[in-house]
This record gives sequence, structure tokens and C-alpha cells, in this order.
Amino acid sequence: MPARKQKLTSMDDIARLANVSKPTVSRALKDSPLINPETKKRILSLARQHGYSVNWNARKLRTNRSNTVAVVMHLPPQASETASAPFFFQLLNDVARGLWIRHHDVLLCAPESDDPYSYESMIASKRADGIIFFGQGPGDEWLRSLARTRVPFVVWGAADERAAYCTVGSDNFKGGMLAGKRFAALGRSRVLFAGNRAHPEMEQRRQGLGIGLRAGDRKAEISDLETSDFTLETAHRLMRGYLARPGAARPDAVFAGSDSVAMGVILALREAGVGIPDETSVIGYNDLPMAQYFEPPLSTIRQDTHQAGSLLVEKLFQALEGVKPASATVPTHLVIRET
Amino acid sequence: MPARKQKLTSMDDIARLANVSKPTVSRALKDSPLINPETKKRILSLARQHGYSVNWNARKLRTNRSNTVAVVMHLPPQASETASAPFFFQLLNDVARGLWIRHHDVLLCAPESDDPYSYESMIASKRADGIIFFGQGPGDEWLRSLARTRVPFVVWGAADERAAYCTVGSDNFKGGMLAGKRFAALGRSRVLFAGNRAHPEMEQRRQGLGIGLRAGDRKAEISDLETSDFTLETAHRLMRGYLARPGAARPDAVFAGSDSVAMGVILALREAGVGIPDETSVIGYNDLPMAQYFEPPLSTIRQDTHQAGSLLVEKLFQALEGVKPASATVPTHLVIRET
DNA sequence: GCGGTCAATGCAACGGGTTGCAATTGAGAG
DNA sequence: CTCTCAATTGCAACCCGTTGCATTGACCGC
Repeated sequence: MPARKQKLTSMDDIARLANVSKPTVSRALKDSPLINPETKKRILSLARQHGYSVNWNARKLRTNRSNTVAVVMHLPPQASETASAPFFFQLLNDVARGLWIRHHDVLLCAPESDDPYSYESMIASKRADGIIFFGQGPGDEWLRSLARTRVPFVVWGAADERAAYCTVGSDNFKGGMLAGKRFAALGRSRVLFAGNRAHPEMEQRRQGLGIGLRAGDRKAEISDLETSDFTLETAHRLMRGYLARPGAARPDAVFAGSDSVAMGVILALREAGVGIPDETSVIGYNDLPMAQYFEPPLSTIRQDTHQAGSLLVEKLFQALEGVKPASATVPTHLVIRET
Repeated sequence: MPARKQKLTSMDDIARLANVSKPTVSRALKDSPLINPETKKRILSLARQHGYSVNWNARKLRTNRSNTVAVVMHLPPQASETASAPFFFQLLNDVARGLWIRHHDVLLCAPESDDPYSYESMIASKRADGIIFFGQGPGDEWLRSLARTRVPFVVWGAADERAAYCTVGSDNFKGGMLAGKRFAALGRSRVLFAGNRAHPEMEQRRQGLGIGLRAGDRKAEISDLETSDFTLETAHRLMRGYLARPGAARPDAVFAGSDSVAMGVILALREAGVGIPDETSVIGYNDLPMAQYFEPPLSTIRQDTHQAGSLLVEKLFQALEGVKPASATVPTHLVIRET
């Protein structure tokens, strides 16, 4: 811990102390090869000694780069729901790591609105160089429209079939198919899909489910439980309502768009006295760390968030360099536990 | 979405278009009362029309304020452990909200090291105006030393008995006491504390536990299971080892420093054939949303992270204004479920 | 008709780095 | 003993807003 005498704010101050000019200090601190190693050492030590560090804002202004990436996530409005969306925090963890390694700062944002303009101005004002979106949300028109601007961004979510923008996402289709095949193999025929089909990735999962089921010999029918969000609580409530409908046929299999939803569904099924997995099989999505400790341990579709995080970062950096990155997908596996 | 003709970067450009000077544009965009409403309207509409937004870095440089707060959290090294620390993400959610309301950006950081110098330079370089730390980590010497500098910061964690810096934390002592009293009421006498006493908040919880137990008539003894981190996995592993010691007396009550640890402990107990709560009671800490869905639903100490978040933000803003904020504590309750 | 006040706007000096280009210097080349 | 060249370092312009102070009219009251 250096002993500071007083606040030295400017590069000029250090320059004076070192008997050199401001540009020399600038270069020295940047470890430029132009500067004599001795001078460099002297300057560095002086700067350290006086607790000086370059003004980041001045640098950003001059270089016109902020070295900052905005991460936009839909934080749940209620704190209590946070744990129902742990998947995004896991992803945040991995993405942040990737950015730090590349010496970029992480600016955490929640969408003020899904107005492309607010994101444009975020870039125009140089608060961030690029944006990583976590999830498309219901409908992705705004993303398509954002893609028509100069804003560099990548999205975690379902691939856009028109490829208007770059996405990284799990292979939703295959994930759904794996679940469908599994159900078919178990001889299930009354399948319920619990999720929100307005979200592109959810729709893809559902499509895959259909194909997977049809791959079996038997015919199976799929019904839907639309959930407005992906929290355990909502899923629980809606599923309870679903089961209470008069004359409702109980599903013998449920594929949920996320593990949280799967857990909510299981709670409701249990309350209704449905045996799991005897009467009804359940498969979730994401393989949240909690999934294996749930009772009964949850069968689910797993994807590698670590890889997802690096891909997102990598693609964004491509975008920053002006090349249009190709979308990518991370593989999915079925993890069979006890549901 | 305004139709932009070309990239207009500078305030001068807008000024020219509006036939006014740069300062006028500046003031207009800031909604200064100095400017004629008509002029203001004209300028605003032109700016919008041309997709102009002020360069944040220039503004930050000139005003010498970054309107940014750094949030430092110990992100788990392994993505798989993320869900074992959901508490901090919950807190992050609440803190971020509070900051956004106050028009501040959130800069997400992981500690490069617990070297106060790196935080000093973060402030000196104007990347952030202040810092919120999530947890003290083992030992808080570095925080005391940071308190001797000009860095404005507040900490989520245990109150520093020397009050060298401002903390907001749950009432750890009372939390522990509640658990102790509960165990005493249940007639438990061989109590195990599972946590890492190097963390000040953990030590306080353990202290409270002792007092609470002694409040009962019977005498009880406390032993310790030191966990290196707060993940379910680690707790599970260590507890398994603990139970496997030759001649080990099994605890009839366990108080865990966090819910994740409690869950890990319960898994190990179950594997060892210990009945919960018949043979052994378990109480966790934090009341993670998952706690109530665990099997069996976990008894735990609950604290209000929402309030915690606002307090942290509020205190930090006091610190930013130069007044030294008083530490605060958020109340804790015992939530009795089935363990 | 004149000093005074108020509203609206402009001038110019910052804030603290970065960088293209020029300048200096010493060494080795011819 | 010049000449060239590389290694260092300095000059000055520039990045883009913000703000204290001056300026300009217009309007007011006497």
C-alpha cells in the first residue's frame, strides 16, 4: 500500500515529478515499447508511490472505446423469484468471466423497455461497446429491428430463423426431441408442455417434443400449459388450476420449459396425488444445480453454460470487430434421474 | 424509431442544425430552466431525429462523476456452484434496482485480489464513484485498511465491532440465538455448527447460537464443522467425512451458516440413516427460495434482502455525500418448517 | 430617455488523457 | 568527419461535453 501524500489527479503531475512530458507518462503507463525501460520503471514507481491511476473516462473519451459490455437481463420483479431464474445468473457468471479475461467491464442492465432506441443510445453514448442479451423475451421483433442498426450485440436464446442477428443458444429442438423420445420409449401418450410459447426458444423446444414423440410408434397428443413466466410459483399455481379443471384428463408426461417450472408442476401433481414417475413422468430443462437435489431428483435437459458463456463473449468480440458472427448452438443432453 | 441520416457524433453538429451554440444544446438536453421552452423543444426533437445522445464519457470526464457503483461479489469459480450462492444474486437484484432508481449504473466486479489498492485505483480512475461489497470474506483486515482511504464503500456482512467501516447485515447474533433457543426448546444437547468461522458473520451466528442454547436449562455442547466455502457440495462432502469418523457422536442438532450448507448436511445425514427431524434437527440461514421446496422443507433463519438492498444503496449514497453512514442491521426471524 | 432587471444565449476555458508527427541525440556507417 | 538511422521524447491538436461569466435585447418604472 503506497503512502500517498496528497491526491494527484493528473498525468501532468506525474510528468512533472518524473521530469518528462505527459505523453511519455501516458506511454509508460501503457507499457509502450517506445519508452526507455529505465524511464518506464521510474514513472511506474512514481505513479504507484503517489497512488495515481489514469482517469478512465478521459481515456475512454479520447480513444472512443469504453471497454465495457452491457449485459441485459430480465431481473425478476420480485426478489423472491430470483431463485426461480438461477439459470441466468449462472450464465452471467460465465459471461462475466469471459469479459474480465478480455479486460472488459461488465455493465449490468435491466431492460427499461424493449425499445431498440434505448439500446442504440447506450452504444451511441459510449457507455458500452456492445450488448449481450439474456433471452429474447416474448417476441423478437425489437431484436430484428435492433439488428438493422449499428449496435453490436449477441443474444442468448433461440436461433432466429431469418438469421437477422447472432444468437447462441442451446439446441432447443434437439432438447425437446430428446424429451419426446424418452416419453415415447416410456409409452406415454398424453403429454403436456408447460412453458410460454411466445418465447422463441420455448416454441422450438415444443416443436422438438412433437418430433421426438412421433418418432415412437404410438400416437401421442400434446396439450399446453401456458406459463406467463418461468417461476416455480407461477407454474405451481397454474398447474394446480389445470388439474382442477372439471373432467381434465391427467397427463402421463410433462415436459417443462425450465427446471423451475418442472418443479412447480411436480408440486402440483404431488398435491393431486399423482405418482411420479409411475403415473406421470416429468422432464425439465437447464439442469439447474438444484435439480439433482430436488425430491425426487429431476430428470432434465442439460446444457453447458460454461461453453455458452465463452461463445457469447467470443461472438460479441467478433461483432465488435465488424464481422458479422455466425449463430451457434451448444449441445444438449438428457439427464435421466427419477422423474 | 427515428430515421437517422448519418452518425452525428457531436453536440456541435446538433447546435449547428438548431442554429444555436453548443452550451445551449447541452443545457437543453439537460432540461435546464435557463433555456427557452421553444428552443428546448426544437433541440430535443432534432437530437432525437438524428439519433444523437450525449457522450457519457465526455460528461463523466467533465463533471468528474461516473454515476456508477461497483458491486464486488465473490463469484464462485465453478459455474456449477452458482446455485449454491443464490443469496448474493438475490441481493444483487435488490441492490441493482435501488441503484437504477437513482440513475446509477452497476459495474459488476469480482475481486482480483483483496488488495485495497485495486479498489482505490478503481475509484481514483473514476470507473466508479463507490463500491458495495458482498460479504467480507475470511478476515476483514483489508476492509479496515480500505476504510483509512477516501474510497466510499459499504459492506454486506457482519458489523465490524470497531466500526471502522459501514456494514449492513442481518442480525447474525440474534439469528444464531433464535436457532439456539429452538434447539434448547427441543431438548437438543449435541449441537453442531457448520460454517466457516473465519467469516465474521459466521462467527457471530455461532456466538448467538451459544447464548441461545445456554438460555435453556440443560447444558449443551457445540462442536464445529468448518466448511471452506458455502456450497452444498462441499458441505455434503465434509459432513459425510464428519459422520464417518470412528466413534463419532452424532449431533442431535445442526445449525448451518447458510441454507446451501444445511442442504448438504441433510443429504449426508440422510445417507447415514439419520432421521430428520426425529434424531437430528437442522436449521439453515437465509431462507433461500429453494429452502421451502427442499425435502423435507428446511427450517431456517430468514432475512429481508429487499430491505437489505435498499439500505446498502442508501448508506452508500450517504458515503458518497461525505457523511459517514452508520451501520445497520436487518431483522431476522426463525422460519420453522420440517427440519 | 435612462438606469435597472430579467430571460435567453454565447464565449472560452477547462477536464485528463492519446497520438501523429517533429525534434533531439547518440551511434554506427561510409 | 559528415550522413543515416534508430531510439527516445516532446509538441500540440484533439476527443466532447460543462459551466462561470459576459452579452444582448426586451421590457419596466419613473
